[in-house]
Amino acid sequence: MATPVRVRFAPSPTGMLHIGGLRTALYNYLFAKHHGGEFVLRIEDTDQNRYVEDAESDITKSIQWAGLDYSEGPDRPGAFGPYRQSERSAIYKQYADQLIENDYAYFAFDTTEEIEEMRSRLEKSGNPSPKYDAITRMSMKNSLTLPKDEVERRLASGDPYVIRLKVPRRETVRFFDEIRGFVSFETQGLDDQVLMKSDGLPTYHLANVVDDHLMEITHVIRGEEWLSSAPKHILLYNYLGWEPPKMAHLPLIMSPAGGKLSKRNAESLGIPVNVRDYVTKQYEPQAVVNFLAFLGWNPGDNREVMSLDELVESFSLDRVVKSGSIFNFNKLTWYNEQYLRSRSEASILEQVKPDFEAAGCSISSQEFGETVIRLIKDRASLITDFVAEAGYFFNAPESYDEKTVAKAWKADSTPALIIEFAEILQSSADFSAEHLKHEAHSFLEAKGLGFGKLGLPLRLAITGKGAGPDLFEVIALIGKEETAKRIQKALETL
RNA sequence: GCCGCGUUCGUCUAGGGGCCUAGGACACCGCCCUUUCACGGCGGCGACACGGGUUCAAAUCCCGUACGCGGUACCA
Repeated sequence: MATPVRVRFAPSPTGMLHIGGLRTALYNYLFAKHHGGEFVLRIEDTDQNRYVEDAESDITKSIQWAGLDYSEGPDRPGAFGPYRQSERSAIYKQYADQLIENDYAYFAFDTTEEIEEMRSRLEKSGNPSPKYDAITRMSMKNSLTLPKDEVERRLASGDPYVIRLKVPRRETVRFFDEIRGFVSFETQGLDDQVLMKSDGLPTYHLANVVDDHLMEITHVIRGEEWLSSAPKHILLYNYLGWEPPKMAHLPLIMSPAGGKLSKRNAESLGIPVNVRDYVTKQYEPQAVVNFLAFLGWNPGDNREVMSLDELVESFSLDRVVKSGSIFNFNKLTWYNEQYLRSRSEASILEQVKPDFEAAGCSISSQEFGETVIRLIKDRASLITDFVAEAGYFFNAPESYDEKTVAKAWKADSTPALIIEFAEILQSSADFSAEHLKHEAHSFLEAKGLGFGKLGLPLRLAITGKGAGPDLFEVIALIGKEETAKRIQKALETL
């Protein structure tokens, strides 16, 4: 039997979850579920300085909002916990020591200033990218250059130190990326990565390798920004005597302005970068998921709208594209409309009720409410559009759209026409939309007038607007009495 | 600078030597439906970055150039 697939989403709690992070989580989830495996959440909080208090709960809430259930995580204990790196410190130390023992890593005592000094010295002498590496390490203060007894003395006296990876001078590191194929790096270009920081915590590089191994992660699916450090991780797996997991580096999501989708780069274009914003704006989670899935992947046929289950069913890494994709906000909107339209009136009504009440639109009956939803549905992009548009179903218009007034309300002819039709409405025993529509047509036919002569000003009187759902549906819904009142009001105002 | 990755309509993408006069979706435009605005239907506009090869044949393979993105921290 093949090894069960285990993947992880390993965000750092340095802020609200980024929309690109959600896509990474999604691809991990889809891959895991497709293979009947486990999706694990691991919090990579090894950087004390960048730690943000509410970030972790935002991350868990956001991925749950999207419907991506993880079976193990900080709030869902499993066999491989703890799932916060800050709670695993002791583990990393052990492996760092093992590396040192085997001469794959060493202690370094250089201060930040000393490293800076080395860099600027080398830069001056013509080295464009000075690194702490196989060459420079020999002129720095570390356990490779200092006498053994001094190293021991410094360690014993509590001198601050870091542990660095001893990257070989010239070696080729080659690995297979599930999305890009073979990728190779020369170790010359790598620096002696810090593995343990002076605060005693590991860096991402050590921690993710140790945890992925210990947590039996089979596939590392992460953003392309990690591709460059992947060779260091491969080296680490080798030095620790472990088999590296399969790797897949996802193309990045970019801003229409170019560059990565950062707050600065995208929000001025109206594209929120935090998942939280989409939650707040009440996007349909499924729409966001569907959109994100298609940003860098497609099923290979012409399907566009797919449920999470369908995505799971169709997902595979070999259909993930290699190039970065620009966030197409219009398409997200379109997806949201698709999902909105597929929802029942009752479910939308339930969600939107509190906002209606808050806006002074009290829903007299379930039927009334659902009809309002039905009439607005095809015109809504976001669920918040319902409240924004529904005012006239509940209250007489406070004002009348000026353009439409200028265009359709002719002082010499309109009022008389409206008054005449209003009488027909009032005497109509059948107040259904269908019947009213019929009445209007025969009324106009008798007069030899086009519908616009009556329809537009009447709409204006009833809704205050120049466009909207079927006028007779609106009139039938608000009722005979209210219709009469609004016509009267319009006649007095306009 | 160096290292790595990438490059098909404005955008998301299909395409893995002949099926491509390059397909779909969003956006845009037009027509139809229609009392308006939408929805929906139909149609249009619109792309293989450039230059060399390889081949009977290249969007598809190879090389180079350009451009874009990422990395180059005691950040992830």
